[in-house]
Amino acid sequence: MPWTEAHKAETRTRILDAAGRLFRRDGFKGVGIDKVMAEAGLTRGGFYAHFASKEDLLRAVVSEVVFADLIRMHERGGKNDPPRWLAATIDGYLSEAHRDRTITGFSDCPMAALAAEVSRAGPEVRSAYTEVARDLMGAIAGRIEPQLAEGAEGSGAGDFDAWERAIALVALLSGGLALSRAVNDKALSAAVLEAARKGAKLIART
Amino acid sequence: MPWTEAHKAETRTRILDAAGRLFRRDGFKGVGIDKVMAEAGLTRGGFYAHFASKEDLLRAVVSEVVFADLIRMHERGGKNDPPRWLAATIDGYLSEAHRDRTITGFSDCPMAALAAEVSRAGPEVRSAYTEVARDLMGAIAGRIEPQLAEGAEGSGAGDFDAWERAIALVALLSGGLALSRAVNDKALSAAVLEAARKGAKLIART
DNA sequence: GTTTTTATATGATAGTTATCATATTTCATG
DNA sequence: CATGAAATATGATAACTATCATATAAAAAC
Repeated sequence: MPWTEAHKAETRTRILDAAGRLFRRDGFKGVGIDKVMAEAGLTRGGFYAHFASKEDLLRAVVSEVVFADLIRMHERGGKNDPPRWLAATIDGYLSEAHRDRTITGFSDCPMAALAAEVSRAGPEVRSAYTEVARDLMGAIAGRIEPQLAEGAEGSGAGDFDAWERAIALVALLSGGLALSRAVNDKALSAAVLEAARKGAKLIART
Repeated sequence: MPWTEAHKAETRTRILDAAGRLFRRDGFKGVGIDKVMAEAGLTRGGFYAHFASKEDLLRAVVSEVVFADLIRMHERGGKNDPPRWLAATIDGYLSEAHRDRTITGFSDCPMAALAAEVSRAGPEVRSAYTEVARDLMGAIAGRIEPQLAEGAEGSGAGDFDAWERAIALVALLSGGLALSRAVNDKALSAAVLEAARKGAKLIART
């Protein structure tokens, strides 16, 4: 058993991180394996010792890199103060820093950057994405629940429970971020972020 | 002046339509010019007589195909009954038929399918996208305005005017559609559409 | 019917891609 | 220190890409 197992795992992680960065910035089809490996400080030779194919790499990125981000987000801040956590998450996610990827500690979310490409990928990738999406929705739903119990008025829009609100929030956050990135006008882009924040807070009842 | 000008215009439109279909389904980087021309019933030879480059084709698709869709959507139904129009648009956009692209008369929206790739494109493409997005937002804002004037209560989320609501709606609609397509679980995908519809109606005050 | 203009087709080029075969390096184990 | 298994590097291949040069064909104008 030459090479320590820890070394291989560390290399794998380095490839994964590099791929995560590049896939989000340039798209899955916009980056080649050579570039991913170069970004990881390696050459293409070793790639297939870690992943079965390029698509398998995407699956792993969605599954592991994104999952790690979610954990971080989940643990950051107020388990005891859900409304604060919700507002901070909304404001952080829909911030100009996140849009411009100049953010630290709050890694760029692939929910927005990779959704379209995931929808064209094979079942393994889509299943990985589905699982991550479900976890994210669950984390948010758990913070909305107490919020919802408080103001017990009928909203008029039919019943709209915590889980549904969480799902709508994920859609609005990712859609707002993607839209703010696609638009070419600084003022409109800022308006998109602001409007999405307001909409998100309305849905989250914050 | 050989060949009638109408013929060239008609060919251009055929290429544009083919590209619109393929770009939305397989992504900009997922389709080659040969395939686009074949879909239009031509070969690659004539392409550069119509467009300066592949990216120029994307710009035209965003600008013209999408714009035509918006016009159709704008004209469909109640200028005199905004709430009905809003609800119908939300329900149609976030329907399973639209998600599965089995829809007729309500062409598949590139807002969702191409946002990420547009954000990586050059300024011409992004400007075209920005213009279309602004038109779409304006069309929606115009239908929210009267809706808003009616129920004049303070919402608690600060002022949230018609334009801001329209922007948030576009973000939620496109994000919800993209998310429902990426997810691999039939039940969750349906739940995404349903939750996004509820959220959209909350924002639209319908 | 000839000419001329231009849309389209065919063929070619240079670059890139994912993937694999083979060579080389690394380092735990004996 | 030698060995051997496994991680990484180098080199190659076949397919694909956008783009262009040249050839063909169509059809309007005279």
